[in-house]
Amino acid sequence: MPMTQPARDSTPTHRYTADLAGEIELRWQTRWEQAAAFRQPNPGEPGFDATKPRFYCLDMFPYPSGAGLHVGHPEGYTATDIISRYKRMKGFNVLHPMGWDAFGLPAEQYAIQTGVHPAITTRGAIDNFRRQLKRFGFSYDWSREFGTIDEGYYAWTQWVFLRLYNAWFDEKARIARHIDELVAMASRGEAATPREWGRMTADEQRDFIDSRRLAYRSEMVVNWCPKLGTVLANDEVIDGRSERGGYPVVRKPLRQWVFRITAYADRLLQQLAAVDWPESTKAMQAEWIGRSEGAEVDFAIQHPETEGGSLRVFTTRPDTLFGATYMVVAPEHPLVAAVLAHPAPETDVAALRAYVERTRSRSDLERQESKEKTGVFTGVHAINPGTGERIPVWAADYVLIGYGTGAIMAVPAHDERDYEFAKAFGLAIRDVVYPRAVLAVRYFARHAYPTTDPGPHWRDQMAEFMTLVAASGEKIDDFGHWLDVALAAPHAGPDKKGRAASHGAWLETFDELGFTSFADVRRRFEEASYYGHHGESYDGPGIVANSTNSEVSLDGMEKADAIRAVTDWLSRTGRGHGKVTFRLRDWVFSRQRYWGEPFPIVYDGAGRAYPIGEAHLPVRLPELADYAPVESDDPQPLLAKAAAWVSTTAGQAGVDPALLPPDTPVRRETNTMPGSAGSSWYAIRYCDPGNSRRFAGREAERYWMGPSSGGGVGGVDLYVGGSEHAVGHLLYARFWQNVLFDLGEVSTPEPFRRLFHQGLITSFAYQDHEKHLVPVDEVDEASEGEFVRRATGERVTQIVAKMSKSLKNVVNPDEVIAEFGADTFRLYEMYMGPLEASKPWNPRDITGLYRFLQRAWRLGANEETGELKTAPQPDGKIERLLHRLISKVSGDVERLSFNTAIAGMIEFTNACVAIDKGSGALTSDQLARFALVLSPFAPHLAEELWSRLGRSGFAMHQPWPIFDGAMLKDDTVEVPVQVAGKVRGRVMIPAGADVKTHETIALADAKVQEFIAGKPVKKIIVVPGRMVNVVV
RNA sequence: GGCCCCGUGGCGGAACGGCAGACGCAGCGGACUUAAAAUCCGCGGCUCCGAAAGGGGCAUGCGGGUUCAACUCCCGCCGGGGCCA
Repeated sequence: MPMTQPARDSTPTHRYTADLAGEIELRWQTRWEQAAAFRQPNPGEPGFDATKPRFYCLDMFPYPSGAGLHVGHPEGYTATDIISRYKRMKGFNVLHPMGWDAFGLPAEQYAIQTGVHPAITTRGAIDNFRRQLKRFGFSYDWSREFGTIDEGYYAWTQWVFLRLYNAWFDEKARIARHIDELVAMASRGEAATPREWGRMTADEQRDFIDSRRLAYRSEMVVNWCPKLGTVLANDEVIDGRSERGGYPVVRKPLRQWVFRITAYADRLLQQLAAVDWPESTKAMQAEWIGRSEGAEVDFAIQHPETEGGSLRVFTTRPDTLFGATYMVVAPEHPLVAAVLAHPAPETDVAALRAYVERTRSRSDLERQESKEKTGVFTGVHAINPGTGERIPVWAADYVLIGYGTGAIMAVPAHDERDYEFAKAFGLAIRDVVYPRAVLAVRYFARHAYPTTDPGPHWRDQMAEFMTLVAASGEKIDDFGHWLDVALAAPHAGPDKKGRAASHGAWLETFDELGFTSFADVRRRFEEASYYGHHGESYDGPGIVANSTNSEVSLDGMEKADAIRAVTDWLSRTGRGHGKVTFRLRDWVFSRQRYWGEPFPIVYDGAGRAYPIGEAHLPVRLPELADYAPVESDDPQPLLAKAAAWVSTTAGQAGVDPALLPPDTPVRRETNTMPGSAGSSWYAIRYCDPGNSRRFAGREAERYWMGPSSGGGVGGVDLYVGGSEHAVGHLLYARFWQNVLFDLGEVSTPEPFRRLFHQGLITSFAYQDHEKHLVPVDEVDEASEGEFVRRATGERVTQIVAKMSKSLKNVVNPDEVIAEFGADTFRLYEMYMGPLEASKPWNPRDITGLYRFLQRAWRLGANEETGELKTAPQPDGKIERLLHRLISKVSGDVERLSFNTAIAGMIEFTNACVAIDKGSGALTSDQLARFALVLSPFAPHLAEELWSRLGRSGFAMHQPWPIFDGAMLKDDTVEVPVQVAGKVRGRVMIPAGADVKTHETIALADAKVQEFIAGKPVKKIIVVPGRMVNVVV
């Protein structure tokens, strides 16, 4: 950090130094706090002004780590603070809260090492975070603060869980309903129950109901991390390793609490259209949800021992059904087990068993990364319903059990992975789709020489034919005509002018394809083995071929038509049906760790789950002697260690006596909820965080998050946070919000109307010639832009990298504030570049903003005496500039362009400095308005100026200054004049002049005339006030 | 491999299709000072002509295109990043 502090004795006593900034900042922070200046009352509370519009401005709340804030946190927080302060001044009721995402692994890992209870660690970290945030002067309504670990909060997190537990998804109405409605419908015979409701036993009825809940228990293949001793969600696993810690993750079936988020897949996808989010984030969610249309097809299999006698696959390309020459099942597929139990004559039991064993030890990652194709023939055959052919069924690990039905029909001619597999194992490859050009080649092969010898010039004739076809747009109907033309042409080769190049290119192509003998070409199409010889599969657009049986023909159809036709045929004949599938999986919600919300669930002796009554929430965590997970392949939840807590009675736990007699012995659920539980609904709680009767009061929720009176979508008006939450948190929160909306608990289906991602703040780092990273504290700057490793003197290059402990390039905001003050820090982060851009932290640049605030301070204060400095008379030019500044900053803040807003303020102060002859450039009134414009950005300095001007109240509570549109325009404007698109002169033109005046003045200019140089003027383009372009 | 985003001075960056490089940093020159710091004034893409004042040409990763006019829109490359395979 460069020493910017000048020597003490030479500094004017009242200069805006870090010391003075600190003094000012602490003074106003104290006064704001004493006056509860940031408090925003709710509807119905004293001081609430119902005439104002609302603005709900939310930051993604932080996980309070022991390391404290890093400089990335305040970036988004400063942005939302500026917006919030600006909106308040513009007359909005602003909800701007802060809290803590405080359950989670790091505190628990720390507890394992030290034995300190995670609550103690976490509370300490929260206190530190709060202190740091307050030091920035962020205008959070701290009366609304809460952490996800607060009993008053997680009681309601558990309550939301119970709402989902007591709900089911009505596929017809496409909404969630209370589970009682399902029971009522079932008893009326309106639900698809396995048997008549009245004839089902109580247990059967419960099984049915439990299977339909939005929160249900299921044996899921999960991401099990043995090292962390817990299960992880898909978005917590990166490249086969845990996001936290980087430990290996394996797939494992486990009984888990799961949310039926897949029921909402379509809605979550469609509703993206209604929210104002970055397109890239919408795209990521859409891809994560992964809707794909296709068909489920049943293939009859010849294996008497197998139930049903068919193998079901899902395919997005049912149009290629006739090209399915083999099938593949995942090694975990039930068919494999069935075959091992009852081998078919051709089954190599030993090989198959060995293969299954081998796959089990490999992670999904290894299976997907591996280029080598492996697999074993099961010995079983299936019947392709299109061709009626017998095709082999293989077991191979390139098919995953967790995806689709865990089985595929393999169409090697039109799928890359199937192609490679078929090539590796010598399986048949059969063409069923050709692009038009290939179709033309086939036409030639079939029709050119039906009876005669092709003769020596067949390749030239075929090239000529292809040239003609290509030129005609490859219309299939014309093939016959062009064939006649091509065969009639002289055999001497390409002689047609202009077509020679095309003709030659075709000959080259034929060489590449190995078309050396006509008989060979013809045979390839007769055998439908064009792609088998081609070396790669084809999945582009084309026309279906070789796909006809006695009942249906797809030949000649385009993809979409073929899909429709084959799906119709499959449904009609009971062999399959159209189906929409999603990549999105149900949300596994159980964790086997300690530091999370306990489930409000107990089990009876038979293992049946019962909800704990809402009046008995929260279910609190038990104390534990130690927090070490049981590292094992057989997951053991940590709470199981608390034996006394686990074993209780239904009455003690608070189960409704109507469900279970109070003295029934029960065991508590020992899993805990994941970190994404508390963050999935916190936006709602901020509306009414103190409410102990409801998760949020209806009126408060409707006011802050309901649809606007104009009928727009509801939700948080501006939500700012990192893009790394694009598919995790942001999708989960949308799901909970949708369910709560369906159940009538909230007034809007989408939680975040507008979303914005701040960019990552990176840092400089260094690497040596071998591209190894070198920690920052081992590097010196030898000269301008030259860096060397101190220990060795070796040259290193400066690069930009993510801040990390190992690189020692993490910047601590406390130190920056100590050196420059919080206002300078805020301005620096906002001035670095566009909010959404990722940008490097460069300490050298902070000085510029520090100097700006010093200059702004000097506008109103005499550095030597500390006295107020104001001009007696307004300067006309400055007054205009002030109006421009107000206009610019207003516009820039509205579009979150803070860097340009600050540039405008710097320009304004520079202009003031230029005219200041020592007695001040601004009148008291002008300085007051400038302070108000500055106040969202550098609130402390602005308050100080405001109060020194003798103004009462806080600057932050004043109305935003207004500007006069007339003051934005000058009497005359300088307009550049272009001749032939190049700027050749500038002319002064009266404001608002018409086109004719522009032309006249421009043409009168001597420089312009010089460049026209007597050439005739063809046209003059005038953009009034902006540009004149003379075309010659 | 597919989709999306980004390439502008030494650096961070600015620019409704209309004066490329606002503003800041670093740098250079000057004023003030015994001196330095701070402050204030000024210069600043490359290149050519000119003693200078000036002026010309070339410049927004590369190559095409649309347009009176392209950093901005379209097509194709190259490089970097993200997401999905």
